[in-house]
Amino acid sequence: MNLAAVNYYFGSKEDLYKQMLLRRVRPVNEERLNLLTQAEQLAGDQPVPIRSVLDTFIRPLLRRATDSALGGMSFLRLISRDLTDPQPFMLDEMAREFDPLVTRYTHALTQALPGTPLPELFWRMQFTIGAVLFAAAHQHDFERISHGLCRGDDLDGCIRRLVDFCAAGMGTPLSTP
Amino acid sequence: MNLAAVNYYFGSKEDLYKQMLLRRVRPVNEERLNLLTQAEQLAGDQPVPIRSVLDTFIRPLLRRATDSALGGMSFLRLISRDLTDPQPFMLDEMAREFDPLVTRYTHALTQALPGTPLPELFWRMQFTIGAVLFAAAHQHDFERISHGLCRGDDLDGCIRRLVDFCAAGMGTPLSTP
DNA sequence: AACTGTTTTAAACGTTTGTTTGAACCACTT
DNA sequence: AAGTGGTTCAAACAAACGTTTAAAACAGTT
Repeated sequence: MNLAAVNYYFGSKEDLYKQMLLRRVRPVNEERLNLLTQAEQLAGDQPVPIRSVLDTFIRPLLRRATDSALGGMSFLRLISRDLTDPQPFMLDEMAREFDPLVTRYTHALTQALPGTPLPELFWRMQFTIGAVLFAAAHQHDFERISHGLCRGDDLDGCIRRLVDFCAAGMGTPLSTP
Repeated sequence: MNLAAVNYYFGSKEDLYKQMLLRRVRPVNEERLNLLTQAEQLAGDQPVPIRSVLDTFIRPLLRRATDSALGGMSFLRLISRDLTDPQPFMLDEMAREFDPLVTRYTHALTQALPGTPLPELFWRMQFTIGAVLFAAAHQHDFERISHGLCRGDDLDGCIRRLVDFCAAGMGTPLSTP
């Protein structure tokens, strides 16, 4: 295709990249917040179980792996990379985009795991994000990485295992330093 | 500095990159295997506790953050990025470099967590690596990310928390799909 | 001091990359 | 049918990049 059209529409390559990535990320985060809202309604006045909280966070991203209309694996690899090692010009916009998530999930996590200090929840959520992004980026060639031991196309299995793993990590009692 | 010298020494930019990264990574993995060997000797005929296994894996990488002679944060960001979204020409060499780790840690993990199926251990180790790499890449600006809630320079705290988190995740009982 | 092989340097080369330009094109109005 | 605003296209542009070259500088040997 013609590259001049890109500049006509987006002004610059950076802007194209920014808009493309945000267009992909926004629906993920909307879906997350919707699922979280649903889970909260389902739980009534009880806290949402930690596994459910994590599921609302993980599923909307991971399910993109098999949906090429929503970007498929290229999107997962790209967003993983951009959050792991962000391009300077993306920092602000990404922070803005993820800000609502921080608020909502902070609330949900403090409810689900009462007694855990807030900084500890932040640390652990950081680890969760890392595990999720890495799994997302390698969803497809995990079969190769594991020398054929693990199936690379088992999306539901991957999500379930991620939820198990992160829920256990989030909920583990504080260790004495 | 003069760019021609780079080509004189390394032949190409790709080769420079490859050699530079391997030069940094090799000592990390050596250190990991040494620490693992030590831990195994300390444990005698008992399995090495899972927390110790993870510590030998995590510490050698994370401690680079504060050691600029070993690459410091630039190295952590780079290796995180390259393992999250690898450049095609690095795949083979990296696989070769990490192969001994796979063998040794597979053994240590099956000993530490008897009864857990091998594929499950692979999945969980994948999540662990993700959590570690993401934490490594953001070691420094975590203070900003957490809006000042978490200290960004608390290396030992970070390692301890990572070990806690991943040990809990690795050890969690299998859930029924 | 001349000779050897290696390393460094500045300059040049050919690509690639991101962007701009001006003409052609299209859909739509008057 | 001419005119208008917006869109596409090929071509040109400048800057950046990776590499090569040939000459200069250097260290060590004879």
